[in-house]
Amino acid sequence: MNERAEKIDSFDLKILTCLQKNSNLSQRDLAEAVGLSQNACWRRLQRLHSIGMIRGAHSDINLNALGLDLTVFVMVRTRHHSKEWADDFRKHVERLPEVIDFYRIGGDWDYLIKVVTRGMSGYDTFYQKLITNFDLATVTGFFSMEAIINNRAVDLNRVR
Amino acid sequence: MNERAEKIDSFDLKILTCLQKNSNLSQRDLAEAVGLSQNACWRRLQRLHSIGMIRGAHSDINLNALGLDLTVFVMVRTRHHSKEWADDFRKHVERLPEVIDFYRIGGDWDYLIKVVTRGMSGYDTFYQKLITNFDLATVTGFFSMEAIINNRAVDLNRVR
DNA sequence: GTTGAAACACCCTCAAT
DNA sequence: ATTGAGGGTGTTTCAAC
Repeated sequence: MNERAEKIDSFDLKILTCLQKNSNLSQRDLAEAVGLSQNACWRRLQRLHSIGMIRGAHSDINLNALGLDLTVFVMVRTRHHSKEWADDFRKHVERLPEVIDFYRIGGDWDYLIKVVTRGMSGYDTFYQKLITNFDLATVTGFFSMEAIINNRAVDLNRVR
Repeated sequence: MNERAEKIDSFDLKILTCLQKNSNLSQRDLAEAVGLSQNACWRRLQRLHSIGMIRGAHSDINLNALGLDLTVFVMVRTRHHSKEWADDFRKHVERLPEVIDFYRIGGDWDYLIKVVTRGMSGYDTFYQKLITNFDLATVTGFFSMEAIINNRAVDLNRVR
């Protein structure tokens, strides 16, 4: 998993790009999509797994249809900047099931949390839990009106 | 895809939660994980696909190992609020390959864009493209110092 | 890198309960 | 809902090029 960066050529990048878009591709379709024989493609795939370049695969669930219809980006500014406080806060946030993303960021704010809840009441539930026992300087929620792009696959051959 | 909400029981939620974490589970392992026979589990899975509850599956690629090592959350405040301008801006942003997420948000800002680039120079390339031909009131980047949680699977039985 | 073949595992269906 | 069994498909390995 943590070995050095290995040599990745453009065939590998094509494989990775394809699987990012659709991890359910069969070996046959994947090989055809990248322009390799099934055998060669399979060997590359094993290697990409073994060096940790492919970490796993996740189904994309329609959370909206389950009533999880509100996405909020929560910016947090803390009052404390000790290692201990930061560790405690991190554990606290990790325990909240509404949390999808959790980044420590630079600039004006300290943390960015993406949460998905059942409407505004679900968000308030989250908010109350978030501020319980933690002295936060500022908490601001930016409510998603519309997800235009969500978790788009990176075209690795283009961004390189 | 757009049909009415269907009845989803706790077995379905378990299936969805499992596949969110790991879409590569075999039918056998999935059935065992949710506590159903392979047959029953398979039929539910077909149904969940057919009603659009499962939209697809995506491999999780180690972008960092490919040199895509900088994540930035870009907040944008626009100067124009016409439908035409918004449509143009949307098309513009969708064409930028660095964009992973793109939300229209409420509150102080208009848009939140998550971008992944090769270091700061890659971000500057993105920034220059973003502001070309578009008159934006404010653009602020919040740079990720650390991704603590990234695209975590929702425990659907808990959040319900 | 390629093709082709064989062994195996898995998926899907069906029948019976 | 369950088990069990069969046929077909896909994956994985191997040999030869």
